[in-house]
Amino acid sequence: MPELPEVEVTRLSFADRIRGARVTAVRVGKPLRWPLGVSHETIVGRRVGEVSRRGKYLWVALDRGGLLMHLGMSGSLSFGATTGAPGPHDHFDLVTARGTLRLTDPRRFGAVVWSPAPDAAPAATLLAGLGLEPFDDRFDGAHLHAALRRRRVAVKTALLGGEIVVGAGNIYACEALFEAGIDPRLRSDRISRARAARLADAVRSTLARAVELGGSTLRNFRDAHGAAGEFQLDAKVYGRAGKPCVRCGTPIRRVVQGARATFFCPVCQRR
DNA sequence: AAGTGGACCTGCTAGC
DNA sequence: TGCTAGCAGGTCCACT
Repeated sequence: MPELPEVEVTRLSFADRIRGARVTAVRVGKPLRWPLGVSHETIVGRRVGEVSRRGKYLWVALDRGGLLMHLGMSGSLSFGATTGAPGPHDHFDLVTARGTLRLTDPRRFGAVVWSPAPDAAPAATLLAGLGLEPFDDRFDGAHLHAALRRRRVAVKTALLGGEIVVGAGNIYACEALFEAGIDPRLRSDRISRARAARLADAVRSTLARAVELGGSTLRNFRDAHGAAGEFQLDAKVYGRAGKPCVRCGTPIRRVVQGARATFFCPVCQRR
C-alpha cells in the first residue's frame, strides 16, 4: 500500500504527539517480515525522539537507538489511547505514557526492527541502496537522465526499483508517467534529457500533491489519526483500465510489467 | 552484472 | 447465495 505519500502523511500525523513520550511497554503479535531483534527490556524506559522518513521507511528515534518501521503492502500506524485488546491484525504496540503507537498489517509484509542507530546495522543494511529522496535538490532531470541511461529496463520498472529515486510505488509511478507523457514500457536508456527532466518534475509534483491530499486510500490506509486519504479520487490512470483518459478520452490500458499492473493512456503517453 | 520471476501472507471482489 | 480464482499500495532473494 503505502508509498512515500502515505508514509509521510502517517509520520506527520503522529510525530509531534509522540515526541518526548516515555516507552512503558512493548507488545509483539504475529511475526512480521523480520524479527524485532531486541528484548523488550531494551526498549522500555526509553524516551521517543524525532520520527523521520527515508523512502518508505520510518525511523522512530529513541534516546538511544530506535525502531525502523515499514508498512509493507497493507500496513498502517495508529497513535492514541488504546481502545481494548489488539485485533487479529495488530502486530506491534509501542506503549507510551502518551498513547500507543500500533502497527496494523493484515498481510504482514511490514516490519519493525530495532537498530542502535539509523546508520548502523541492521537499519543501514535495509536502507543501503536506496536512491535519492524526490525532494532532494540533487534529484533533477540531469540526475534522472544519467541514472536511466545506465539501465535497460522499462522506465516504469526503473522508477519502481527505488535505486534511482525513492518513494514512487505502483500508483505514483503510473501517475507520474502519465503526467510526463511517457509510455511506461519505454526502455529507460532511450529517454531524452528533456523527457527525463519532465519526468523528474512529474515524480516530485505527483508525490507532493498526494501528500497534500493525505495519500491514497484504496482499501485500508489510514493515517495515525484514522483519517483516509483522497488522492485515489484524483488518479488519472491508476485503477482506471477501460475508462476514458481524462485528457483525450481514449480508454486507459492495463498491461503487466514485472508482475505488477501498469495503467497508461496509449495516446497521451508516447514511446 | 543486470534483469526477471517467485516468494512472503491475508482479505476482498468479480465472476461463475 | 456461495465458492473460487485472481488480484492487491513492497521488497528481498535466487536464478539466468
